[in-house]
Amino acid sequence: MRRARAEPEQGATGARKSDASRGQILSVAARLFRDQGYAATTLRQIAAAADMKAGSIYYHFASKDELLDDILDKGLRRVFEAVEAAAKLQESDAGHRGRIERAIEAHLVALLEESDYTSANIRVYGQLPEAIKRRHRRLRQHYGEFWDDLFIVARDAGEIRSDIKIKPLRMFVLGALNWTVEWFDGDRFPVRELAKRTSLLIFDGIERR
Amino acid sequence: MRRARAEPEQGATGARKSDASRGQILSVAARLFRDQGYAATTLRQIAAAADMKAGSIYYHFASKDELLDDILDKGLRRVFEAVEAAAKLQESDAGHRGRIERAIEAHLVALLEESDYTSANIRVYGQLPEAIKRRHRRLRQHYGEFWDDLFIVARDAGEIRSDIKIKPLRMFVLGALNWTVEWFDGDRFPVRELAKRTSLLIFDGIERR
Amino acid sequence: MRRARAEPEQGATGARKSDASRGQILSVAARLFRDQGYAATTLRQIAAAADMKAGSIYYHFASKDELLDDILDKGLRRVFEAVEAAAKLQESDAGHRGRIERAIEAHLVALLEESDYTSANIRVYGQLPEAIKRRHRRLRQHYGEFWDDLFIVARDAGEIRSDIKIKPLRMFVLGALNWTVEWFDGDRFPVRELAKRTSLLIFDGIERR
Amino acid sequence: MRRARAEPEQGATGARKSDASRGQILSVAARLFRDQGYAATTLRQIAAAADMKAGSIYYHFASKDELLDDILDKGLRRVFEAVEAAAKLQESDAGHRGRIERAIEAHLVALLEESDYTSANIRVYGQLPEAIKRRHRRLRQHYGEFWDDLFIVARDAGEIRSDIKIKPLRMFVLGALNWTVEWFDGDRFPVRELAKRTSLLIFDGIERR
DNA sequence: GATGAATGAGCGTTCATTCAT
DNA sequence: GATGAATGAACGCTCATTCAT
Repeated sequence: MRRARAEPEQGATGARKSDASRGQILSVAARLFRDQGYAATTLRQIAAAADMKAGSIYYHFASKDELLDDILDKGLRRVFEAVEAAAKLQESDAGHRGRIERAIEAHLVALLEESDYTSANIRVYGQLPEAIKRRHRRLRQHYGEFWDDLFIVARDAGEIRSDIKIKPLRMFVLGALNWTVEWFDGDRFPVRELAKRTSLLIFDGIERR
Repeated sequence: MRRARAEPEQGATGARKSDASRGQILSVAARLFRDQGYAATTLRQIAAAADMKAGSIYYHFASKDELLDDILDKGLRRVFEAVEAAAKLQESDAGHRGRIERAIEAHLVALLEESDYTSANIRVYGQLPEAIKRRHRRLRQHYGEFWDDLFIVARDAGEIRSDIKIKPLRMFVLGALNWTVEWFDGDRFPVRELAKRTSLLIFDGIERR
Repeated sequence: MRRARAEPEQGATGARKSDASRGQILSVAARLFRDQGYAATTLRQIAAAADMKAGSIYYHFASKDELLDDILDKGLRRVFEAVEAAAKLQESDAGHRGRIERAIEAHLVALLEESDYTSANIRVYGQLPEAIKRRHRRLRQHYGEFWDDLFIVARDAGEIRSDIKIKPLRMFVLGALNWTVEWFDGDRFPVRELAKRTSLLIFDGIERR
Repeated sequence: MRRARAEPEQGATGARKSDASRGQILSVAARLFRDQGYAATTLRQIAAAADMKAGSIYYHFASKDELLDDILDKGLRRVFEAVEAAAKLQESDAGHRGRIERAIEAHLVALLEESDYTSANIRVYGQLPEAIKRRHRRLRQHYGEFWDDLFIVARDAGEIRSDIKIKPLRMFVLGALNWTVEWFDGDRFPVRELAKRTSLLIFDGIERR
């Protein structure tokens, strides 16, 4: 049931004609899945948004499921890479709090600004049938563990509180971040602004001090 | 994956026969909507879970939409009432932080323990078609404003930070709470425990102090 | 499949309680069948019009089919009896034309004024499934033959033209009469007036003389 | 019970592939609507008769209603055009009676021989829900007025009787014609034969002279 | 006599998918 | 690469019918 699309031999340039269409389909599908959910989105809607007919999608993807798989995968990989990169940069400066703040910003930027795949993933994953979820569980787990490491290291360095277990801590932080996708409107103020404020709340709490 | 609590509420007074079926349907439908989403849940699934046939649902509800409407409404009303009640109790003691902590606990208890309607509402609302959302927008807004008031009063009393705007603040808090529905497993530790920890993080932040 | 309703023993008065309901149902059903057709009319519509619930109809009739059968039967019997009676009266006076004119009037009065059963029959019969039609074919044939006799006698007496075959002649006349049910509005002018005019056209034709 | 003529019309010019299917569907649907009525005819019956599956109909028509609309429209347009053409031909010769006789023949030929759409229209229209009827009322009215004009001109020329109002006159004539669809069997004798006899009865009446 | 509640079959319709062109 | 046309399965929903009360 998993795809084994035979990637046709391709020239040295790496640019096949179909790549454009394929990307186009993925892109509009991600947006539609995110906005309406997977089940509520029809291939005809996707095709229309990609300016083609439903049947044509099957030249690029074996099934609606495969489309979803690609989107989920792309979506998670993108935040993951962005967050990893952000956490790697100048590890020293500003200490662990700075590192986590950069990770928070990277996560939010990917989620709210850069990648419809990421927002589709975050919004859609929870209600998917078990069979589909299973295929993406490992990668999700890795991503979670990456954050866990961020927190563990920071806790071991004494920068964040040690009286709460790591997993709930990560869930709390990622939850606060992920929920923004439900309401944040980029037209009102910039994502980086939101990131700064959110970091502040996460680290310092809402209580006046 | 979730508890299957039998609907308790129903006064001893005028209990008609069909009310049981109606309640059954609402109850299993809420669970299914929450777990799979609205579009992915079929009336045949609902009927099967309620131990009847699909057509029978129409004796109690005019359409799938009406079922959803009832569930969304019930779900929001229940948290709302619970949170309102919690915030009203002993307004004085423990100050505004205590009041908000009780509200947080009430919200989490409703969401994760007491009402499948509430969790269905929270999880399903975002991806619903505009036409349906519109019908529930006002009540949602009221609920949001209730939380806003909680924060405004606390801020005016100097108990919570004043350097962040109220709406994003509320979004942050409710986001952190609502996201728990995506992962919290009541079998592992009690909701009230989670509530305490979450309150701690929200008020004091994750930073060691 | 044909009904064998066990008529319960009844008192000497002949008025059972159920007769009222039964009549009520038949009456509103006839009207609905006529206006919307048999297939398009639901038992719930009939029940509502008779001020009861759908299930109650089954106390009086074994099925929707039986209801229809009763209506079709009643409808044809009523015109038949009316036309027979009209043709019998003062056979002598006014000759055969007068006799046929009285039959025409009787047919139209039954169809347009007196019997919803008759109009239901006329309007609905043609599109019924063969199985139902079969059950009423004999009576219809008798009615047709009665008219045939009217024409034969008149033709033999030299009062109507002999250069056209009897069956098409009857079809022409009954067709002209029956079609009135598609448009005649009793509020505009009286049925007897229509009958007179129609007789005139049928006998004398539309050509000026 | 009826001929199953294959739709002939389609210019040699731009014949697309799907037009055949579309025509097939329309054609068999018209026949079924006419024979069983609109409500009693299922899309599965239509599909089976058109040698396809029910869902396929939706590639060509948006709904059962749209199918019906097309058929009603086509049906009336065809008689209308045929009758108009017939009445136009050699206006002079044979006077107004001849003109009307040609119109009668054209109406009967369309109804009984040429167009299943026309017979479907005539037979089905009366019991349709108001909402559907409304959409076709104007065209029907035009057709009625066309006949009215035929009669008015003939009456003004002194060829038909002036002692009856035009609308009832038209109703009488069209009624006599339309009812033939309920019984006429083309296998027994030709439509043109029927047309001649019917014209005779309409103009001269049944009375011997 | 009548009804509340349910059912089974089937309806109009949608949709992912297929495939010849 | 893409599409027109079709299909099979399933969906939301309706309806004649049943039956305990």
